[in-house]
Amino acid sequence: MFIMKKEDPRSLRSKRVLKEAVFSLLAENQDVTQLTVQKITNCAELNRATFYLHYEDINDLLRHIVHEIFGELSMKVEPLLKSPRSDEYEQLVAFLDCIYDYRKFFAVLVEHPGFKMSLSNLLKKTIQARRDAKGADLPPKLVSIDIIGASLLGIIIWWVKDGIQFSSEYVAGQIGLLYKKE
Amino acid sequence: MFIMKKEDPRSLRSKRVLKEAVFSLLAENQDVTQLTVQKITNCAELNRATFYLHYEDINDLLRHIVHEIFGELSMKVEPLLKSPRSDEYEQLVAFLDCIYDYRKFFAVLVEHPGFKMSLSNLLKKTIQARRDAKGADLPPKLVSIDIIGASLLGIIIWWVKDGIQFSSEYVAGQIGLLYKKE
DNA sequence: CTATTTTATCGACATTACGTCAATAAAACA
DNA sequence: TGTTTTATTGACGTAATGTCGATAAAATAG
Repeated sequence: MFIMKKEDPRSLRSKRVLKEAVFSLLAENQDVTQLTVQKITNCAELNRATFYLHYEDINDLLRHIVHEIFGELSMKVEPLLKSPRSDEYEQLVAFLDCIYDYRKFFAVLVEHPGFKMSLSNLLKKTIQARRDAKGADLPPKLVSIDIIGASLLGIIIWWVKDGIQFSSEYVAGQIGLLYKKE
Repeated sequence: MFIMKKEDPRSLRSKRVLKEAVFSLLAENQDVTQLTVQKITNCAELNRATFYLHYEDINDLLRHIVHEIFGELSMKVEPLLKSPRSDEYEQLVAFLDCIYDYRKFFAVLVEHPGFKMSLSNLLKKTIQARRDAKGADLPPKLVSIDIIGASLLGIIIWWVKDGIQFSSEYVAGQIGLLYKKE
């Protein structure tokens, strides 16, 4: 059994309102670099000193937010890979749909150190899982996971930042056109 | 005729040493965000107030640096496209070699707003020029320049940041494996 | 060479954000 | 109910910012 030391509800609430404040400010400002502890605690209606009871600095808070978002995202992505229908295009569209749900946060959080790594890791994990599922049905000359991951990362960052008017289907179609079949 | 108002040599020197100071500091710190006006002017052996005679703020200075680097880079890339030998692999290797020359600055400047746009523009211009050169010899279904540009941008950023141990030839080879032929 | 203009230097100022602290108040828990 | 934990408040020193005026030094024009 795991013993969960239940956290003080005030502590949980403070952390929650601080995160909500960041989301709220990012929705207004559209710029991570303009965040200050003062703005965040004002928006959260907490004292500035309270911030430091829960987070080291703004980057620490952003790290936690990014970590939670990718936790959710991973949970959504995982069942896609185990899905019986293995149509690559449909899998890709479903994957992109998950990202689309977070596009607003992604477009601003992408500037935060650690975000790209998290997304890159998720992408590489996903690609590897797909390769594992295909087993021996793979061509001999494989492109490095790093390269495919970096390429997809670039396309997704472009999508959420500058091309959000395009649908998941369009992007998936373009990726299909661009890459050789594995 | 263009009349070039010749700038005061002291002004030119100040701007030069400020830029050199940035390069010097980036080579040590490896982090754009840690730069301060004080550090830059200390390193340049200028007064802090002098900085503000030439640049609005640190981002303004970085913008000028990025602009100059991409000016040089464009000059190097252009003749590659007009080269008689049109082997795609060799063209790509030559292009990547140009980038490799700047890898240290790229790895840190990549975090600066405006850098990615400059690199993306160069990539897209280059891809378009290659398509123009091929003329009617292109397949009907073309991938959007934005998508290819974003993909290449992702790969190059990964390369200069995390994969600089790989050669231009390796990366060009991987890109050849990854993409369908145009 | 001299006079004028331009630039750099120096010290100072107000402002903002940071990170920390101690004393007190309020909430949660046992 | 009493103890522990957390939040509030106000304050402190630090660092970096952007600006200013007076002075010194360099460059340019006559």
